[in-house]
Amino acid sequence: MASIKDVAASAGVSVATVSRVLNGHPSVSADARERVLAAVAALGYRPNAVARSLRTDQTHTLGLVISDVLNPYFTELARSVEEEARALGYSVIIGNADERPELQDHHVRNLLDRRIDGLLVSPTDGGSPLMLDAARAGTPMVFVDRWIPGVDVPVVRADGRAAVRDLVAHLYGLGHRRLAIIAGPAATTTGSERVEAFRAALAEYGLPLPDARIGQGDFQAESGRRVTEGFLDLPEPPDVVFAADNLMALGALDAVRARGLRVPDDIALAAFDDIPWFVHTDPPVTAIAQPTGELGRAAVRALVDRIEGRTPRSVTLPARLVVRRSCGEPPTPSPVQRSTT
Amino acid sequence: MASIKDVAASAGVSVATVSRVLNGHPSVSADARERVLAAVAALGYRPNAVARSLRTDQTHTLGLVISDVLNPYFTELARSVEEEARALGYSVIIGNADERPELQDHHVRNLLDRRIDGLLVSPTDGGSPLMLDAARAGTPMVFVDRWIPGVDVPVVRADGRAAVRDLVAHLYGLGHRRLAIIAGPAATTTGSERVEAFRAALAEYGLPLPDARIGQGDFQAESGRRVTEGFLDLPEPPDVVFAADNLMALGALDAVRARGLRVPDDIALAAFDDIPWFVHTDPPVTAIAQPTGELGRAAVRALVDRIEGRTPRSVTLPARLVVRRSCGEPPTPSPVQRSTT
DNA sequence: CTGAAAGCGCTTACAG
DNA sequence: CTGAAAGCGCTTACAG
Repeated sequence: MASIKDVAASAGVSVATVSRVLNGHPSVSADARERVLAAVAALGYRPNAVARSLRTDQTHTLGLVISDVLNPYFTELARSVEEEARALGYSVIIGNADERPELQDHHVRNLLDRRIDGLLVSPTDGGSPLMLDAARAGTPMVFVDRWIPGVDVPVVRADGRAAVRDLVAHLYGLGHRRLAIIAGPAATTTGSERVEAFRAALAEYGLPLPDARIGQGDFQAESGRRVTEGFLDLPEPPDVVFAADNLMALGALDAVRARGLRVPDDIALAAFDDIPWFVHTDPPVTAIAQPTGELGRAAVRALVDRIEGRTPRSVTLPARLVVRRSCGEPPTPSPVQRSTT
Repeated sequence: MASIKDVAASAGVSVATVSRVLNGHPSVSADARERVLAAVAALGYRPNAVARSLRTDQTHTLGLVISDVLNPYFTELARSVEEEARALGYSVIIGNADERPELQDHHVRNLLDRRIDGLLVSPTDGGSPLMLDAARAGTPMVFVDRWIPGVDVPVVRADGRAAVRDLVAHLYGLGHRRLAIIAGPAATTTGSERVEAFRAALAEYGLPLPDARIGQGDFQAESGRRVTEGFLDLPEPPDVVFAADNLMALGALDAVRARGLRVPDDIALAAFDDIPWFVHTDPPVTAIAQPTGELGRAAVRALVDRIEGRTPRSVTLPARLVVRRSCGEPPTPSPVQRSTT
């Protein structure tokens, strides 16, 4: 592969001049510029980004560590992150932690070794020493979706409390009284916050949330299935299961179906995170929708602000309830927002 | 961030010695090794992968250019690619082309500039000059899923012909005679091959495939919706719509639902590519399943073979029909494979 | 076993 | 406007 030396030789100038025309530096004669450009074209020369990065100490690359690429929510987040990053002149390298802390650490280490300019992370756990050290050491970092309390890093996330309250109001209105939740790992903020929001909303209606109706999941489908089976085995099974993410809702659907039961007739279902497929499931699933694309873009902007020396801001955006048929009677026009998809 | 010089100074040895212990070179005294390791730990030193790459001319990185990350098929492919690559000591950088040739070129160029060791691509089109040049120039490359005829690059893909034949047999057995297909872009192999396989299978049953029943889609949901609306407007609408990928099937489902029609009673539906959600749609969708994980792993192995000087092999794996309820009466035990999910 | 030195491909003060 | 030179952080023959 041709190097800058080859271009310089072919154009009859020094490598410094080649570098200058490539970087749009003003002080180059029109003549030199022309010869360099001709040589570049003739040789099909492309600058070596590795060498450039070593020299400039910038990679123009962002690392994104997410908990699970197979989760459509994170896939969409990753896509919006890449789009915004590209618009701002950055590439992104995605690390998929698969909800496994050690894999998360693997990716963080790999990304750091590659000297990415900044790190976007949706932590799978409470934060490994590696990640905390990186944050302390001043690696530009932004948390997105999930975050780690007590770490001085901007957070871009959705606040689902109002939407959870709307959901509980909807469920209560439908006559449901025994509500259950499939929670995510307590070590994640989204794992604990959603349970707390649910508990607080139930309290407003004087409804209990006994431990037996809090199932411990791990944000993966299989755990949704397992927890739902447990609920179904209860002497008094719940009227409704609220899954803290879309994959656990999928698992819950599997479990209900495996028993030959029907949603919502035998048991109602709602999910945190809305995805296109929820419109087409049997029945369509009532869900809490996050402004996913906006979160991804805001997170990139915050990170790039930090990288380029501006002051990054934390951002919290509201989630909203999308009523479909999985909790009972078809939605009727009401203050509660309906699906338009 | 500490560099190798800092470690050398702190350990009282030369940078050469530090480099040797870091790379497991045998000729280092136990004493030196110990002092270096201690210094590394004390300083929290991590080798700069950028510098190492520049020097060794290897990045231990694979590029993966896929057509659409939001498509669960490609998401799963990307995941298996990353897993196998990691097992073999490589990282992967994903470029999402979004079915747009110019975006595909952007990513190929970016990846090449970063001097990735090899490129895995599922081309969105017939191949831009950039990609063809890279292949000709000897960039280690492997096509996965889709490929470009006439280019000397190994191909790892699924052969869906037998499964399409099984599908048509299934449809014919159910009494369907007017079959239609939503095709992908003719510029992609999967776009044209699936139509050809469908046409050939219909021919075996003496069924026609008039142009009016070949809708031109682009593998995205919106095109599936549009094409299906066209089919529904036909004087004689088809009995069955076969979508050449899962997203267009989603669009078709939308279109059918928007008309107040029902699947399979009013019109049957089948899709190429099986995804977990198809078990839960209303009705569950009959689909052709590719061995996605195996394809991703085989593609990585072929590419790494090529990179490391071994001879890569093309691989073709069979796809299989998974019968569900979207084409009519529930499946009964038969030679045709049933879903076990 | 160990170190001095060259060199990977760039960029950028510095001098002219 | 231009070039020679230093240097980014490594690795690796080469010599000892």
